[in-house]
Amino acid sequence: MLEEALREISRGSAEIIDIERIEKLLKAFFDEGKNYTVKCGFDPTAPDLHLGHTVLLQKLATFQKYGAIVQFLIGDFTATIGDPTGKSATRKVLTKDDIIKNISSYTTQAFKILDESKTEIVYNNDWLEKLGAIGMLELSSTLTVARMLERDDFSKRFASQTPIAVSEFIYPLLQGYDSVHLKSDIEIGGTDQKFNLLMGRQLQKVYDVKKQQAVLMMPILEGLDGVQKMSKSLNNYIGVTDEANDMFGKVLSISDDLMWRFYELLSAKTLDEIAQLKIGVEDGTLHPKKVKEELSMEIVERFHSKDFAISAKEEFDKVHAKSQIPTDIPEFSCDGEIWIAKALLDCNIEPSTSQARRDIKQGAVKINQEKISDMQLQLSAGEYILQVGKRKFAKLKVN
RNA sequence: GGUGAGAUAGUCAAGUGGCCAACGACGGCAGACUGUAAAUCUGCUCCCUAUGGGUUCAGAGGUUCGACUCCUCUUCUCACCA
Repeated sequence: MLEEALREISRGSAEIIDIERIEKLLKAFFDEGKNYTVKCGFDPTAPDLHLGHTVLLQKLATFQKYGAIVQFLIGDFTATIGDPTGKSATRKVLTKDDIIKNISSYTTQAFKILDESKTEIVYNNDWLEKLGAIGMLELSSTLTVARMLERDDFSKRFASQTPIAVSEFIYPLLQGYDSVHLKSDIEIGGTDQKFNLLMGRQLQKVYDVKKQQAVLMMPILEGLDGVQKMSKSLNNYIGVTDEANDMFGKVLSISDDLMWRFYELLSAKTLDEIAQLKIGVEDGTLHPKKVKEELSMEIVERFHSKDFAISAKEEFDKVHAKSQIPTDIPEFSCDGEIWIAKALLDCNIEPSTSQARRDIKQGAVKINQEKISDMQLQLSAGEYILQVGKRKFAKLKVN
């Protein structure tokens, strides 16, 4: 039992520091039903979570299954400084209203995965604001510049003479101080957070918390392209609020290799079950597409519902496998005869008439499933299903 | 504060007076192929009812028959020095 718990907890992790501590905590839970705390910080800058963020949530949920109380830390104070991680530019400052709005959308999304009864939401502004200038000085005296420069990110930037703001030095300290205040037993985060996570250990020692948090780091999830990390700005993400059909299609579009990564980091299936699937695919008894469909269904079901998952799958088969027309397509109408290129533009499936002409020339445009090639085509009264490529559809009623 | 370099399409990045709607790369879109929206190959990638017209190369002026290219000012970025 303990062994299985440890296996599930370390599943997919990039690095664990002080696993002995985790083992002890688990043992205490299994033997005496003792709880412990797992801290995880979230930055309330963007309102929407994507699957990349849920890797951590998933891990927290696993911990909850084995007795953890999650400290869901909202970094409302630290958000105003900006974490230096991987960024050279200073980030824009958020207003209180923005933050409040972001947080509420955050937590509703997070509780689709986390057990609310085992989660404490805490805001670091509550204690960091009270720290004051003296407390801040005290805090910053615990660390030397040399030590700070050990951080990979800083040393690289220092060596290449990229500017480092002094406030950026403060960020890891504050994050570490959060762990002091919360007396966390374990903290989890992405691999890019290593330095900050270790700072928690260090400060807990300095401030005499009597225990040092164990640290578990999760790798950064790749985006749809399978190469770069999933992020909104790269537009390779699957948002947890994406529509069921979209979400299903996006998951299905990842490569077969990436699929296993998603299974490891996102699926609720056990490692044994996943190993079974892998064997099935390797010896040819299981079609990789089937396996991927299963993953897609699981993910859609988690963020929407089982019914949505089933209908998303049916819809996908209908449109892509049998190349039929989707059920829900936007409808438009217009008065009088209309030129085809203009019609495509009005129905929002082409950005300009120039683009529409190019696509007609290429044979990408279909009306009622029939390919057209006449650039000058006028649509007279009637109903038409317009289609560009495989994915863009519109229904147009010409009066 | 001083000095120097730079700002070109979604991004990176060529172009140093007409050959420029602007090389190339990435991204994006489409076609073929496929279990898939993956991989691969091919085409397209400012706008406009188009063998033509219009508006673009940080912004504002100027020189010129003609400017992304030269000059002046402005804004912003970056580097070096203090």
